[in-house]
Amino acid sequence: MYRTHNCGALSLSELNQSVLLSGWVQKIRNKGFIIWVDLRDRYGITQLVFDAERTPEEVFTAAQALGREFVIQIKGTVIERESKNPNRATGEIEVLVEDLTLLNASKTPPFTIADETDGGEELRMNYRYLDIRRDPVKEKLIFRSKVTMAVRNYLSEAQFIEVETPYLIKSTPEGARDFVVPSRMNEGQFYALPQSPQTFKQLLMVGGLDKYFQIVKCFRDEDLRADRQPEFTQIDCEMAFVNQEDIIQQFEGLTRHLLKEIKGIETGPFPRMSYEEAIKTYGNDKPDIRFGMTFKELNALAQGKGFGVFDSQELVVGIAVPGAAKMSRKEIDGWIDWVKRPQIGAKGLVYVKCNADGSYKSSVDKFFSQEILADWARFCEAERGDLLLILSGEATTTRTQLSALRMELASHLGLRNPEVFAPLWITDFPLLEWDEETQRYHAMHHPFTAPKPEDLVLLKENPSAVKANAYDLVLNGNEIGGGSIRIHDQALQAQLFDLLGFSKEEAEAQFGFLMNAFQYGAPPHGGIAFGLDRLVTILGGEETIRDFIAFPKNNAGRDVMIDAPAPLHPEQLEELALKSIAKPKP
RNA sequence: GGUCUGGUAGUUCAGUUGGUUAGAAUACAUGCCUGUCACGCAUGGGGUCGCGGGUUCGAGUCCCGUCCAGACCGCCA
Repeated sequence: MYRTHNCGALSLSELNQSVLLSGWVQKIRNKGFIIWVDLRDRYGITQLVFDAERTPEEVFTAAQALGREFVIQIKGTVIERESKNPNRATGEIEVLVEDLTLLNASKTPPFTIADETDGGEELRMNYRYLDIRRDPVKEKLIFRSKVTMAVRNYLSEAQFIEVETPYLIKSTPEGARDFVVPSRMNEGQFYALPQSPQTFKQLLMVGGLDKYFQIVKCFRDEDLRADRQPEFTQIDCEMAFVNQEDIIQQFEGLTRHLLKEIKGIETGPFPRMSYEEAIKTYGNDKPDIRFGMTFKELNALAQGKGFGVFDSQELVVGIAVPGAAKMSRKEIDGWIDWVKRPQIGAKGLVYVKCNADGSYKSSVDKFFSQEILADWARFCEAERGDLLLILSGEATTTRTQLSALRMELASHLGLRNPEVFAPLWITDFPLLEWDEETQRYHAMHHPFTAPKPEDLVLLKENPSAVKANAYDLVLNGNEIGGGSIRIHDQALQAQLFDLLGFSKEEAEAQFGFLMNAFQYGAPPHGGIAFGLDRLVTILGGEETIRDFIAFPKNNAGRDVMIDAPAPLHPEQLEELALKSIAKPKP
């Protein structure tokens, strides 16, 4: 037996009991006559005492040789402390050690195992197993476990069946780049890892399972971001005999359950907004509605007044930044530079200070009277003390730029409170998107998304105008879930593949199995998938999903700890019929 | 593919206009210390200034290239 208690368990109620404890040496305070050792495990820290007078001599000597992160087991007696530590759960007691077993020594760790560690990101990723010993990291993994458990409980209660779908599947041309796996038994052929279990969950509906979910790894071979990993986890769900409203209700229920269970927050019905409205009022399809600064289109009020920059542009759009009129010229210049950076790419930024005395000071005073500036302010719902910021240009680009500015300003002004949760549904997405580069339509969601029935007539003449039965769940400016009602009719699915530029043969080769299945009584169905890593990160009030992944990849998609990816041995390459790419390693 | 920021002791960082032997804190080692809990005190060891090239009498510092890390744009149905 290694332990009778864990390191967070003991208190005065165990006084004078003989106990066994095991754990890691967190800290040694050696006063010569007495040695204190903080013993740590997952549950807490307990102070051990080695006393020259009360501890057997050989045990005391052994204690002098301990070091940080040694793994030890001790036998001792719970005693009351002479001086107590109110900052620690076990701070009223300590354990007087009678016997010490060294279970494993440790090299001196390269960074301190403490909440506020001295280790940098890179170092901690190299030694992630040590990083996980730190409370903040450990707590985030426990938090994630709580969230997934709450998801399973809720969906299981709602009669969903968890089914595992295969990881070795077939590469498809649509969507993200696939990770591929060579097949040894089928020379020259490759599996692909799923970007999502999309077609399989639809086939489960054809199979009559009715309600399916899976907490499942998905893989996309694209560049990484703070909120994007090449392998990530989805809460993948599908239901049969449902319309869009049924799905929204079901999964709004799940989200409400999570907010209640995890954060103790009660929420009413989630607001809904059309894709078009989101684009026009927030400049993107995942608006953060915890704060205002909504877009106001100023074309009518600002054009034809002799300011050439505005007159020639498709869109003039502004936001009112609360309380920002007090910004100095230097600060405003800073924001102008910010939007002019290549990543944003704006040509300039017009500002109007709404002064406390009711006057206006702008960068375009030469062109616009106080009355016109007042009209703008009124239209933008700017109060005295607010700052109007206005961009102009091609509509889509300008909205994207202003959206980036709005988010950056909000972060800067502290308006993105991580303890406030503002979910909303975005609906009525366009079914298709015209891609200039490839000169063809792309599915905005995916090629299995059902058009709105009333728009079916438009599918031939004006595909861009067709709306989809698709919906996203947005939380605090992040898309945390997205889904759609699927096509369950073989002929309609064939029509969509045709629109997307698949030949009959390609469609058959890629998705013949699905089209076949649809001919055997496919029920109406639809579903949704949540990005679990992102969801957990937002619920946890953090920014980077890496914090909530036990062993994340770095910026370049590498696991720096195990040093993957790595070259294969020539023999392996040969076995996989990949010999031609085998190169000697320098 | 691109933009930006960074790389100096085990670690986190400082290092002025290019100028003597590259510093601090912490960690580590040794010694001291009769109640510590960020223990304290003393002493000590520890550096390919990411790498390569260039400019210069002289480079941690300036220039070019390159590698690594991070954030972002493109990309992510």
